[in-house]
Amino acid sequence: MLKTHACGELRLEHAGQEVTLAGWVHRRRDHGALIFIDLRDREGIVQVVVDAENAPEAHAVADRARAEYVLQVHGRVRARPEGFRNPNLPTGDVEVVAHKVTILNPSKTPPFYIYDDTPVDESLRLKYRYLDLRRQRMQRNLILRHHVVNEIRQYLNAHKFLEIETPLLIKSTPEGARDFVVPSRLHPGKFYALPQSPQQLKQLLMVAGFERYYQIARCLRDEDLRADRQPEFTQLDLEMSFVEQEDILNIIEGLYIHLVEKLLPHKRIKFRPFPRLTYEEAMSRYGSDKPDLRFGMELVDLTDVVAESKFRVFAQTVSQGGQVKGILVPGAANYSRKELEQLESHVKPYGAKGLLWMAFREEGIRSPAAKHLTPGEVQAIRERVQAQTGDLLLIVADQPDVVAAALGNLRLVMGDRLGLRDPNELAFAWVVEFPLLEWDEEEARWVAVHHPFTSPIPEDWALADTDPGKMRAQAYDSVLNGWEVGGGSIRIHRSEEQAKMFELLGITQEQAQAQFGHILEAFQYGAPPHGGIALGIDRLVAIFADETSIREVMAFPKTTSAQDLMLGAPSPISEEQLRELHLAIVLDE
RNA sequence: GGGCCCGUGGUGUAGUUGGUUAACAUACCGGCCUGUCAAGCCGGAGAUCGCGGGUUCAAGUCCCGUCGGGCCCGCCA
Repeated sequence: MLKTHACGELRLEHAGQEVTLAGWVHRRRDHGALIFIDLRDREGIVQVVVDAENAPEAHAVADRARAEYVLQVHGRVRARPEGFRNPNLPTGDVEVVAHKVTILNPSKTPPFYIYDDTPVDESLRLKYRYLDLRRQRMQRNLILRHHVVNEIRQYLNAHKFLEIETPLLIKSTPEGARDFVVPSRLHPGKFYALPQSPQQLKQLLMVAGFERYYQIARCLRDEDLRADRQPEFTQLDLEMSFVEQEDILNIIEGLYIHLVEKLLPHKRIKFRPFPRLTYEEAMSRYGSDKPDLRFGMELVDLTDVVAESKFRVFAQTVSQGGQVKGILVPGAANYSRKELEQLESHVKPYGAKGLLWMAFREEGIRSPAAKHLTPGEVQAIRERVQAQTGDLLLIVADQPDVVAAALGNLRLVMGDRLGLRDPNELAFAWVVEFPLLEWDEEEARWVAVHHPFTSPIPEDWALADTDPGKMRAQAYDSVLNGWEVGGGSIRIHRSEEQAKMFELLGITQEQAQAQFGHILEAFQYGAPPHGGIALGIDRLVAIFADETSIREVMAFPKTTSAQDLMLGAPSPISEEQLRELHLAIVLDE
């Protein structure tokens, strides 16, 4: 080894020891005959002192060193004199007096600062990702990620799970996200698909009798990107046999608690046990199937209160089967007209035609709707939302899905604005009883809300022929601070039920055979009852690391246009490669 | 497919209603300096304002297009 100690590990107890260090020049302070170098490695930073009088050769080398040079330093650890200690540095009680300094490798001046985390244009960070990763923020995040994955393995191994790998080159299926596809050289005109998740394979592992499986699995989906969505991402994928929904939720709840207790002592779990909301409840109370439960400000239904109102906005909405709902923002009654108008921009993208407000001020109630409402209606609204003087009511009147999306989003914006979303609070929750199916207007057929292997709640099979939209799934989402961090279900394990499901989805027997024949057949050989879940590791770690984008917890993420700015991917391939793969490029006009 | 925001020395920013040599901090280079830890002091070099076109006597500033980055809608079983 080129080093005997890590820079960051040196403490008073090492005083007097001869050490060899190796690392990067973090900062350098040149006093002429005396040079201080903050030497950095993975474990941290320690101050190296090079003195021209006692170590002239070392001093000459240190004089040439610049930021990010790679140095090896031989020296003696010394307790810093009283008054020269640095309380801001874990190693600040000591320093290393160098007697020999070697430049292992020089460095060009980096394109941005390594030594602090001040913001830098993200495209530049991504182009020089290997330098960005040297910075404290990314080091901290990727180290945390390692520990999270490690603790997941520890926990699941202790609970008798087996880690089993599944292939990346699999078969394209029509349901779900757009597949990434890999051309086959040996089979002209045929393609593999990269997995959107190992869903079918893990179910087949259950048929195979492994009973408890997990995998830290890479998943790939060719869809547009977001702060919380990358074309490739990592899931903790897990499946269990002979279980019911309750068993899965309990295992995962235990896993989350394990992770937080082991790794996040500064964070608090808000609710234990985790609350469970039905999908319907989540949508009506929070306008979201992934509610942030760190704060209240719930949606309040005013539809019945204003049903008889002469106010056109309300009357029209109600007569068209719409809803009138609001959120009460405490202490916001003094918002200016301009501020209130700006809030509209948070509901418009979701299709809301406008945002009504009602401010309960000292001097009375202010609202653009006031002159259209009777005093009795205003009073009834006030009572329904239990407004105090100083509160602001924000109202959306529209179709239920628009009201939910608009107010659900506005609630988060107001929660942020009032500082109600404490990053040190973890509000884990379960959302259960998702609908099984949802009507797709474009395709004019029912599609699976979760996926086509999800089992309905048994008694809801009765609705299959009469009202499939009402069927509830044995599906559950894991929700944390307003993010969906996981989802799973109890699966169908009987081939006749699976066939029935395909029928509901408008998939013919021939199609089902062609696309899912392997799983239908497998289910005829004693498939055990089973179910599972997948957790988004990137999202989970992002929340744990107080980041708002999963790019900050991935080593080499892609831009929102799905490019890798460091590698320059995607890129063209050679004529030769195309020929081998039997491919021809046809560009759009 | 659509909406919004951003692009000025290496980096981060400023740049009024369009008006002379584009400012500041930091980094970089040189000099001085033995106790700094955001070291300090002195000096220097460095941007034609993402790119293209247009309006104008005059464009970093206004308009159109385009490229790149970000946020969102659609999409994401």
